[in-house]
Amino acid sequence: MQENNKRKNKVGQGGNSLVKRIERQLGQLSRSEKRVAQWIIENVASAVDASISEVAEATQVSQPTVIRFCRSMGMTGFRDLRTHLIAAMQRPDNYLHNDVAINDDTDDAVVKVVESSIRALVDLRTLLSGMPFQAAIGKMVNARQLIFVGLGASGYVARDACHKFFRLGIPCSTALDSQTILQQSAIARSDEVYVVISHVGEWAEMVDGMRCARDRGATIIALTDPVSSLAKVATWVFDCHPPEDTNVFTPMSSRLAQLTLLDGLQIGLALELGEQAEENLKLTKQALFSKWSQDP
Amino acid sequence: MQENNKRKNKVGQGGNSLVKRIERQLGQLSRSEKRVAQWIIENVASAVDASISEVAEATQVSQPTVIRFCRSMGMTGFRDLRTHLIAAMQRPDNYLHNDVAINDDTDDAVVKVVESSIRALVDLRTLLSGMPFQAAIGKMVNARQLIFVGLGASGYVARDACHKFFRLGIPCSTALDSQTILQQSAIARSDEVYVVISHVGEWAEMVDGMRCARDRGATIIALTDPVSSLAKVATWVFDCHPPEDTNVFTPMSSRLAQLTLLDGLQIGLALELGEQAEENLKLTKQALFSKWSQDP
DNA sequence: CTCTATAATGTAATTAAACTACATAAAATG
DNA sequence: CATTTTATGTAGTTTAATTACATTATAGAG
Repeated sequence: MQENNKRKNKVGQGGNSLVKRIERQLGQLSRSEKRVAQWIIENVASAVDASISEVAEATQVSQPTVIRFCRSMGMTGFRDLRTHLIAAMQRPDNYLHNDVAINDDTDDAVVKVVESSIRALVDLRTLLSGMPFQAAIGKMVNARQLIFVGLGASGYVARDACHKFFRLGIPCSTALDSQTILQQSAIARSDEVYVVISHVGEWAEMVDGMRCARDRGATIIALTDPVSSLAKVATWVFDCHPPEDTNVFTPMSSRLAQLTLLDGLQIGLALELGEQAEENLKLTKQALFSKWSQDP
Repeated sequence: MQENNKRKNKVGQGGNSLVKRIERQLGQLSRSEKRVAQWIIENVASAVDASISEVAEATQVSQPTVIRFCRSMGMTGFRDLRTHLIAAMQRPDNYLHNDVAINDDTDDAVVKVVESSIRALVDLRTLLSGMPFQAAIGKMVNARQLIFVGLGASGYVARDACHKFFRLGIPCSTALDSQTILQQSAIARSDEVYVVISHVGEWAEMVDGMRCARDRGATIIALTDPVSSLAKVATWVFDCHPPEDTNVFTPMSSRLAQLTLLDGLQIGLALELGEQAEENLKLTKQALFSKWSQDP
């Protein structure tokens, strides 16, 4: 007999997540319930959106069995289970990476994309401690100009970064093609900082340009693969190794890591610059905000 | 049952994001809906467990009004609201993100930035189920052209998206300033799809342009605040509400959510298009790859 | 290897929740 | 004051969750 005397367990307690709890109890479950448990663990993401009938369908068991599973897990019913699953999904460590497959349906694919992005950032967080933020920011503080460099898709990251940093009140520019990069670096100065974004770090012109700039005394901050030629030329390297995936359907989550890294650099720089940067940030924010918050 | 021991969270006060969002919207709501909003704000904890009839009873309004309130908040329905309430309740508890403070040291600040980015994507994950991916992709499949629209910082997101989608072999273009947007939409066709990125969704020229395009039969897919003017004009809305924080040091993590969402759309579209898109993706990948993997 | 007891599961009916369509009342507009 | 628009409620429909009960499988005793 289970003593489910209407006890509603509150969300948010119980340090370890529901997913882990299910895993732990797997042994005690009957065959059908185990099927449900397994499916939920492997599809936490879809499970939170599913109705009882969908779960029953997916696991090939009857609806009451799904409810029985909920009760076995100590929940009052399916609704309660869903509540706890949603809560569990708020912990990023419950996400795992799954490749998108050619026969995935749209919703599954989208969930996988989002989850792999989350993974990319969670991975980034663990790498953070080894990254030379202090050093890079130290150079930026005194820079006459920041030049953001990126080719192809990385060019968009460079542009985005340029847009972010200029709001601190620092002169910022971009170099987004080989010609511009070569010309820009040919006149590099020792008080300039280049922020170079490149997954692979092997484009000859870019590496040449950066070597030239480096030789002229400029600081090169590279967001790239640490084993690349670009990394060898750079003053400071932030490890943004390219994903080793072969799946065409994998999105470039690594650019999210780059963007976030650059966010970190920008915020760090803002703090270092102090009041003046804060003021500039405020002003640029207001410039937009006042536009549509004043007149109704 | 101990409500919430140890932690410093005060659920029910403005600790959680959805509550803040409701508060922000209070003005736009009708009298009855406002009653619902008020009650939820004051009883978040009971609200997560409540059924529609209980809410209706407690606030002395009819059940449809409760649903209407959910819709006004940009949710698909009551179930969706509950999902978000549960998720939002988790926010202050675990994975807590403190805003970057003026006296933070660099490393702390960077960690906070990364965590807030993760947070943004986890939030996105929660929102996913209510988003019209199927519908949007359905329109895109048959589109003659995709036009990505964004002003300011959102322009970079639009550019990035354009770069992603064109690799599927679909004609893609961008409209990144008011003039271009107005001109482009003036010649909009019913077989064109506009993908519009805007946090606030209130820039007059953009909204006007999109209304015009809509009137001419084009499909408008908007990544914006669901309560915005832009959302009202759009054919399909993907909820990308702006962050409700006022801290100048907070980076725009929400653009990561937009980028990821667009990744999802692109992958979804690729799957829908099938072999041909897959082939195009492969070819564009190889075009870059062969460059530095052939000659050493 | 049967028979019985018990556990596991499913079927079908029941209840309750969420939502829709339409009607009416209130407010705003000309 | 008529007319349109907006807000709200009533009643019905659909879907989800749950219960009661029937059936099947499994294990142990003879």
